[in-house]
Amino acid sequence: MPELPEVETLRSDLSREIVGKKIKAVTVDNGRWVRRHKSAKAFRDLLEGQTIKAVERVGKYLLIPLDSGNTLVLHLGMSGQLHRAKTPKTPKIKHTHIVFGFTQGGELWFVDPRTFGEAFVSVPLNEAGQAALQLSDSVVNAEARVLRRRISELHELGFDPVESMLTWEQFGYFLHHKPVQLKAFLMDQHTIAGIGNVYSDEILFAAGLRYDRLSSSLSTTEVRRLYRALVEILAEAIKHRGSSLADEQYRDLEGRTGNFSQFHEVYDRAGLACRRCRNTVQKVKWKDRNTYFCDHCQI
DNA sequence: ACGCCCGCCTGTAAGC
DNA sequence: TGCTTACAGGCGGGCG
Repeated sequence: MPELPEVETLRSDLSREIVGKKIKAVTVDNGRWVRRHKSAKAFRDLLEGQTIKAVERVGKYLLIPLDSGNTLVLHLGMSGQLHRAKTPKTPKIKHTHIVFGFTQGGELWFVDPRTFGEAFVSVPLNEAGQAALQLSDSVVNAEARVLRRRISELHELGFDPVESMLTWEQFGYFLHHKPVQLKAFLMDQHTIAGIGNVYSDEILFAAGLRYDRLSSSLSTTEVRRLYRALVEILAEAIKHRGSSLADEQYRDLEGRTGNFSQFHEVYDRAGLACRRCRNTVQKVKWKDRNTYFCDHCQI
């Protein structure tokens, strides 16, 4: 559920909070959260004593570069949360799986009830390893390529639409080179990284396009409208600190909810009047996923 | 080789 | 009222 805007909100808050801090101790309650490592100890050993240099983001992933040249990577899955605790005495909330303690004081908790989140430390590949990675897509911009090299585990991730600027011609190329339904196009992390079920519906409403329109069928005007809607919706959502849905799973570092849900035009508004045309907002199952749209405004 | 869909999980809420 | 069942979601991997 945390999609790009929610992860970006966490990134900017975290950046203020932990850059320059040194990791003193890490506790992991269960190997599941660090499943890419041989053991929880292997994960801990790569972190303890390290100083945090920055907090970055690509798509729904948080990247935390360390002194060692390695990068701590966090993914929140669908119910993952990060919490800031002032002292180790703060009572742990349920489903706290990883605790990062800092030399300067304070803790960062990784909390995740539905367990789809994970953490791992990425170690840069040597020359041979990089050569073995196939970085064939010539259209992918320079920034995306640098990331793919630095975090080899994420080499299949597409470009980040907030961090990277794309011309609408490049965007049009992605849309046209393979015909897929627009919602699948937006949610496919291999092309554009960071958009999930909520924002794909909101972007498509803003663009006036149906979820099942084929990407290859878009006119030049529609390509521009979709790209513009994508950039604008994500920017608006970041401005309002993301969306917390009905279950309020998404919380920021201090436990506060996001404010963007009140601006949703279609997501979770089935049966209500479209704010633009007053027709009823529809809800359908699409590839086992809830999809909301306005039959009248989206073509 | 590629695309679709299941399974991983738990909290919440609808339904009998 | 209380128990059961369905559902929400991202993503990796398995199957067709």
